[in-house]
Amino acid sequence: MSMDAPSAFQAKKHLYQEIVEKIKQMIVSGEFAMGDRLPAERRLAQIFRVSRNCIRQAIQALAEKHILETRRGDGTYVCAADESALAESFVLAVQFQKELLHDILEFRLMMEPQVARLAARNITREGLDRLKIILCDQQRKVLAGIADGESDADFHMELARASGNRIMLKVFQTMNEILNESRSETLQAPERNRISVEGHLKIINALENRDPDAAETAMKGHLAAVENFILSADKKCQLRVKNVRLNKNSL
Amino acid sequence: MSMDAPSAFQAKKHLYQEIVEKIKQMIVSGEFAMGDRLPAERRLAQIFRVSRNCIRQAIQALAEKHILETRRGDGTYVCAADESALAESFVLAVQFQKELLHDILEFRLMMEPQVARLAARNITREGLDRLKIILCDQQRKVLAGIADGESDADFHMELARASGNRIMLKVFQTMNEILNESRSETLQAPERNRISVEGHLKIINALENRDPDAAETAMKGHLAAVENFILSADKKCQLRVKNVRLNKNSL
DNA sequence: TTCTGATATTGGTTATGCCAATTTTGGACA
DNA sequence: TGTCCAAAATTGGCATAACCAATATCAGAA
Repeated sequence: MSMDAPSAFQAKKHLYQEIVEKIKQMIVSGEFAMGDRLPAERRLAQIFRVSRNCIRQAIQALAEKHILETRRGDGTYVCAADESALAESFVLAVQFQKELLHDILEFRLMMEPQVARLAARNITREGLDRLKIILCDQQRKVLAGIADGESDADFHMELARASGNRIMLKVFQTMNEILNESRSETLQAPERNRISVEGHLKIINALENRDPDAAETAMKGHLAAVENFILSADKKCQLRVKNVRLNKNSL
Repeated sequence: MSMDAPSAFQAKKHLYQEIVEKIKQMIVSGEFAMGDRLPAERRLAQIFRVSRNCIRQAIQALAEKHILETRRGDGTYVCAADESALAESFVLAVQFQKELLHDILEFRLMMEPQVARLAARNITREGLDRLKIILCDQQRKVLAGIADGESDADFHMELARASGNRIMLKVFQTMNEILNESRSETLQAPERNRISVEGHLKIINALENRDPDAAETAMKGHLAAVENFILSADKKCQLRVKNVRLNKNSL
């Protein structure tokens, strides 16, 4: 029942973030449905045994993500008509993660080859150097048997920066935030890093030659390899989590 | 310039949002440089003549956007090494808006044709109906001479929803948030709405026939028309600073 | 010089009070 | 009986003050 255990990630630095999680939980569990009015702040403070200030911090955070909406003199409501924002919180549900994984792979397959093209045109000497540094770092982790997706995320983020398109950077940033919440283990196998290094190397070569076509092709190949690995790895561990079935609410 | 006058937008409902704007302003003006430590919360409260609570709300909001970073027992710092987040605040600077406009057009040209393809495959009856409603609404505004980009944004947002890819929805949402801050007048000419309606109509037809190729083509044409209009309108307004993009990759 | 520990500073949290917007209530009035 | 309006209750927004915990700073000891 204790839904903590951040599993090797940030250890809930702020108290209000715990409240954020609890409220999210109550939304996905159906306790608070879309359009519902939450208990008053003073009441929530009693319920969660924290100060009203803390509750307000949590509400503000959720309000800026368009998950909650406050109406002065009235109350706090769960935002309706915005499933996109809620998807972020639904990420807690297991079956949602798998669908989300599909969406992410699909999205990246649409985006990144073109990002690679752009980067081949616009990347600077310094940008290329930063990519190489990241790649070396990843290579080192492979040899050490460390399994985190951080280097991989860094690489693609840096590539977005190299594209010279600010929107692209922002997009990859939000995608990473979603990923950080769902963080499937299948993304963190050591094998994954090895595959990544190969793909990243080809991409860097293409960028160094300033060859958009080669960059696009290399990225497509890389993504295909990653998808292939993830899907196969997913099948292997599918049995392990099969019995875990959260309550699929209506909505 | 008076930075208030929300002119048909949200009227600064919260005090802390004003503080957010002021702090942003002080960052873009260089008063607080990247990596700098801000004055202590108690000090800021004195400076801005508001409560410390209010300052903390503003800081929290900026921290969640990765613009500020708080270190307990130390201070609050302007995030370095994340120009993407800062781009959102730099949006205040005029020349930045233009470059951002280029980025947005480029980004949409990369994304939306493929979104249209996806939507042609996945759109539901209800989704199609919602698109039609939005289009009618836009048509009505054209006839009434109302000039807001809202219907246009709604259409593309709904299309992202129709694609069935959650990431896409989230992405368009964040893009809209950036747009809402920069909101160039060139985006709100009545003419713009008229052009949009034509393009949207073709897209809907393609979706109704479930023809991915036609949808992609229609979207490309639509975006080209919009870009054309915006760029020409921009030239008319003032001489365009052509391709003098800042060195965005300097970091 | 280097280490250590007391002290000051800073963000984090709690508690309380009041204000302003909104809803609800209940009585006055037709 | 039904309608309207003003007082009361409820709710979120903001201010203030006090204390906690983490960090930095610096004086004094080794």
